[in-house]
Amino acid sequence: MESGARKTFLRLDREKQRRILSAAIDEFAAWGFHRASINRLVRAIGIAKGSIFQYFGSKEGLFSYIFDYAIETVRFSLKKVKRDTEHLDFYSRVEASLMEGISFIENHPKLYRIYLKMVFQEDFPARDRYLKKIRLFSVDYLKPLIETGIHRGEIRADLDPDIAAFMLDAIFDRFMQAYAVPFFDSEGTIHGSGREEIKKKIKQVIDLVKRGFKD
Amino acid sequence: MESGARKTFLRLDREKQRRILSAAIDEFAAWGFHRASINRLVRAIGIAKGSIFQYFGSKEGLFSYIFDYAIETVRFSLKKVKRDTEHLDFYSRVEASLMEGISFIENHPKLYRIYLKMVFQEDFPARDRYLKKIRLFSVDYLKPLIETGIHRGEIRADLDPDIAAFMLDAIFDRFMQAYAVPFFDSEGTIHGSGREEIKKKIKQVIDLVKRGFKD
Amino acid sequence: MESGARKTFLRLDREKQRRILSAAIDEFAAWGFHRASINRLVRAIGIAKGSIFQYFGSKEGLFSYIFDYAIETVRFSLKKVKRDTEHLDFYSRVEASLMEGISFIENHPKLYRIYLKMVFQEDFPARDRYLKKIRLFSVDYLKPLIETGIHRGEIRADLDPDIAAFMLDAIFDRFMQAYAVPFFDSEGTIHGSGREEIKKKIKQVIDLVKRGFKD
Amino acid sequence: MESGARKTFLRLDREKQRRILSAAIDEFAAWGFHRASINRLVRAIGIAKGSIFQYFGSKEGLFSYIFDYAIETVRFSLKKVKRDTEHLDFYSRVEASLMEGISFIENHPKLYRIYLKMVFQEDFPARDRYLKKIRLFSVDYLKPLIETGIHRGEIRADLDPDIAAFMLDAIFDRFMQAYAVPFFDSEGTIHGSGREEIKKKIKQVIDLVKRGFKD
DNA sequence: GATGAATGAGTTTTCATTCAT
DNA sequence: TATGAATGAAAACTCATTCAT
Repeated sequence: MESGARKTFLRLDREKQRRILSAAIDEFAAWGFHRASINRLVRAIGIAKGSIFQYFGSKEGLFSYIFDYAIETVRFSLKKVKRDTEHLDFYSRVEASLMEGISFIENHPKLYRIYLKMVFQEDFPARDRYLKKIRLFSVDYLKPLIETGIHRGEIRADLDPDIAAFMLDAIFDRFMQAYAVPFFDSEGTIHGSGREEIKKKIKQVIDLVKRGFKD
Repeated sequence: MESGARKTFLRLDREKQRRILSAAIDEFAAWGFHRASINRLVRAIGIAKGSIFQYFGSKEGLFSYIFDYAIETVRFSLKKVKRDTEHLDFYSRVEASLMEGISFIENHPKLYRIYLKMVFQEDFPARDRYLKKIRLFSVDYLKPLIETGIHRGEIRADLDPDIAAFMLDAIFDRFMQAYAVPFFDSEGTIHGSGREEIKKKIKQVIDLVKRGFKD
Repeated sequence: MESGARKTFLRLDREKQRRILSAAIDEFAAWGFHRASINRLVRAIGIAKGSIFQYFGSKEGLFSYIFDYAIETVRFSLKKVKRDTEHLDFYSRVEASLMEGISFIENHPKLYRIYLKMVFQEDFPARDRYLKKIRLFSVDYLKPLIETGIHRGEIRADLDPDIAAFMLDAIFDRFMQAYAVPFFDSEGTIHGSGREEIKKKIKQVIDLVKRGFKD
Repeated sequence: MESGARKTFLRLDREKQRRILSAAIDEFAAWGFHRASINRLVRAIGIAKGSIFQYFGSKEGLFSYIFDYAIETVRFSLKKVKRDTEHLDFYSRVEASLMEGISFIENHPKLYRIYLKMVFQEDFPARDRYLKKIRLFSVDYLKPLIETGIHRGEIRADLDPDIAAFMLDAIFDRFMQAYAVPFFDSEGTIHGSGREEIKKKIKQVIDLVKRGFKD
């Protein structure tokens, strides 16, 4: 009862659903969970306060719905990269994944903000449940990539896949944070240090990684 | 006066100052800035609510004072490591610095929590000012370390010190987060995955770094 | 139309009517009038919220219907006792009536709860109207009983029937309350102090009454 | 923390305390616990909403304070009657106690209303705790009275004191309810059937009791 | 005849800050 | 210098009723 959307919401016409979700994402991205205000939200959408509670049961129900939506979006875009780069070598695939991560932040800066706040606000309701949904990344995504690389002879065979995954995960995370965090302005939009610049930096770091990973 | 402590606070006897700071650190670490409650704080300390405002001017003034104190504590412990390891080679110094970072989290988990929340809660008052105080790390600390390494011939001369610093910074940050974040329990204490384990992981990652950095 | 059921309700098939009434009794018994929730009620029944308003016009209309039903049920069971005990002496008839009251609480605990809440919540809508329906008890039921008793010589002729009725009414009411009130648990069911015990007590009290009433 | 008054309230000047209590009694008497509104209350008193919570912690804390005050008032006035009537015979003492009960309702109609609502609203928070405070009546008050009566030879020795207490308690309660309940008008004041009338009725009923209790 | 989405005033409680004592 | 009473806007959530479909 507490999380996810109810039939009442799903029965609304597409456009209204979109308006509500968009405004809710804005609100959570701007304020985090606790300081987000349902009052402000419904004022922005132009509906009655009671409606939100009819749609989602509670503030947390609304958040939960948004969060699941964000996870699904990430998962989907990464799956696509994996599929589309199957013919490339390991290091190119890592580079492409990193670029996709950057693109995701550019296309969905607010969703990424919501994610970051979630990770670092430990008093979040049901935070553990949400975190578990995310932790699949290095396990489900990176490790298979690395193992394929070893199998193809692109990575030296004596490298521990777990350590490799840890290091790549660290670099991934940091690149995304470095790209996103210091550049949020008060409006929440990103005005980063430029796509070209970050691309160059990624190439250089991957080159370092290559030296470490190869025979 | 919005930030820092006033004379009225500095004139208190040491013990009372310490009690106030300790309770404030607890409160901010547990709740973050916005959800921290002055009511709860003064109840815990056992002083009048008005006193806090006389000592620090505002909630933000109190936070500012705490934060400066945290920065100073980090800076101090890292300076010590730098000094104590001057005779070692670059890779050992990096390893020692990483271990020192881990130790800091163990000794001051609440300060690290405050730092993390600060970094990822963008609606923080005067957040930019605080962030600038922190970004000195890779510049002031890591770059000189790397340049000395190059100069001593422990790092290949053609490696861009900025890229090297970025990568090390990423690994530093991630190690600390990996050590701290998933292990905060509801009480805010850390029960990490064991010092020995993390030490082994650090060694393995530094080995990877070495391969990338050396000739 | 503020009270009573509309044709739309009476046209429903018996089983559906029964399901609605039963759920409504549960709701009012558990929460009283004001705190009873139509939302909760329709969820429990599994019909649309609008239907209740089509059937009964308003929350009060529904309550009114339930209350009339309760009164009718009591009246019916007491009439039966009166008829069935016509051949017994006055004191046995009083005892039988008391036992019937106890039985009523056992068989219809929720209706009795609704009655009690009604009597002691003065801000009830149309409360006066409902109370008048109830006050008939001592007048319509007890007084004829007493007068028959006097006429048959079972009660001394100089006893004022009104005073006698008042006292019996007090004892009736108190027995029922004593039986019901302290034993409502949080689920609303009754787990009284045992039928045998109460029966013994009734006999003893009637014995006291007899001493007062007889020559 | 949840119940009773805090220092902040007790430190207020007598007149303000009195104004607040009086308004709160009005509110609870008129609406019962759940429907009583803190909004309405503070508007009536003319203080800020926050103040009530500073004084009593919560709505229940306020109620609890009022309720304890009511109990204390009853206990005090009954103790006085017991003391003042020590030289009279049992039946006169019962009569005096009854009259005192009636007087209490006349002097504190709102407190009696609060009591009645409390008894018959089972979903009350901490209701059991409150009820226990009250149940002392027949045990602590009536039984000693009866035992003294037996000892003095005013009551036949073979009468079970518990049954006698039960019956008297029933009559007490009913007299008070009969006096109070049907005569609450919408303003909550009592316009009963007249002191003289009730006095006469009391005498008549006590006469009946006497016949039952004496040898 | 039945439905259930929309409403918005209502609820209790928390909070940082002010300021008279 | 220290106190702590007063404030009132803000929070999340509930509810009976209406009415277009």
